[in-house]
Amino acid sequence: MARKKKYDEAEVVERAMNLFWRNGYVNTSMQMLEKEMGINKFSIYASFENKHGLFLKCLERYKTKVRGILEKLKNANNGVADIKQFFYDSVSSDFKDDHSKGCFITNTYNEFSQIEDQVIKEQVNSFMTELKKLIIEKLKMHKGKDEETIVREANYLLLAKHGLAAASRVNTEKEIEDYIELTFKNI
Amino acid sequence: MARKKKYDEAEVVERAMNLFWRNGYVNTSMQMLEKEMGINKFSIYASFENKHGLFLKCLERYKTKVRGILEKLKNANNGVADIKQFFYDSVSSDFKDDHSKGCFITNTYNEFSQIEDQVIKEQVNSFMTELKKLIIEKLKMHKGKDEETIVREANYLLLAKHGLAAASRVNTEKEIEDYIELTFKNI
DNA sequence: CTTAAAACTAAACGATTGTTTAGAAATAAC
DNA sequence: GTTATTTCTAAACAATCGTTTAGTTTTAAG
Repeated sequence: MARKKKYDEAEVVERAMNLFWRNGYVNTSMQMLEKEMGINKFSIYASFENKHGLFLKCLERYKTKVRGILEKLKNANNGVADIKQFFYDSVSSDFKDDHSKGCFITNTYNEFSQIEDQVIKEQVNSFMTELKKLIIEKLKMHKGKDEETIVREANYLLLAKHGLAAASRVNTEKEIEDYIELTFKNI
Repeated sequence: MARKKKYDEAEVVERAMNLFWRNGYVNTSMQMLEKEMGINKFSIYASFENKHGLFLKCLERYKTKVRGILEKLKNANNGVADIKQFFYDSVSSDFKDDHSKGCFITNTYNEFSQIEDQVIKEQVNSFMTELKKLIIEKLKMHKGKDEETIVREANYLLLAKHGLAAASRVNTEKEIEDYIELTFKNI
């Protein structure tokens, strides 16, 4: 009874994600999105309600993109070594298609840290919480560690991951790897 | 021969700095600045040329604000222990007057990392470079370390400082201190 | 072929951005 | 007190922001 869309939603989300990933939320305008996605403003609003809705779809897309790495960590059984491997996987994933965009989740976390936006914060936090849970789980595989040590080390690793992601926007892959090595020397 | 200003420039810069510090550059509008600084837009433009000029003045103000901590590090003579103390000083400085604003320089560094703005980048980088120089200098006080180790450790500490500053916007002071302790465990 | 629903184009929307201007008020030198 | 110079207030500026709307084109069912 009606016309068909001449664009693929998943495809235009992928393009939008790369733009948001590089520039952040406020520094990406609808005009830029129109151009990059290759569709009209109207179509964007028809498919994603508004800029905010589109951004959420992009965050989700990124999360499924890195889902594999998280699953790998989940299924691993070598404790700290697995966490270290997860750090390496994250870095090489973010360095893959394009340099210096960092981690989309960390970028978003930074940009929205002073802004009231419960929906986006939930999206970001759910990822962080899951990662923290997994890290604690892996740390518990080492029998010698008491509860307090584990919590402190998990906290340390999460902050390290944060610094790592921020740094990957400006530092070289080699520098990042040095950083990971030294980070895990302390664990 | 003319009228006198009824505001003190240093005073209104201080107010503007706190606003930029909390919200970042793009999320601070001239309207907000007018209100917070307590003077008219015209006066802002007369004193600081434009928003960008005002922001630079605020960055400079922050740098003189943390100058003391940096000088303390410069004049110290206990190597790694001094760097650690610098980390503690930075945290307690940023936690002092108001919580969860983080480090203004790091915030700016993050916000402008994908934006072409040579002037601001120079301001930020000059601070980073000086810090790196000092860290290397302190690390060299320990005779056993070869050049390569020193460079890697300095790089590690700078990234750690970065993560630390970002984290101080959301984590508690206690968590931050745990992080510092673990960071320096093996240096 | 007609008709109704959805997707397109393109222009316009009001709000807000940073910046400028016109004119009144204040001040110090003469 | 007059005059020249600067600071103030308040309004307006053009540009851009995210969003909406009017009108046309396409499509598939009746």
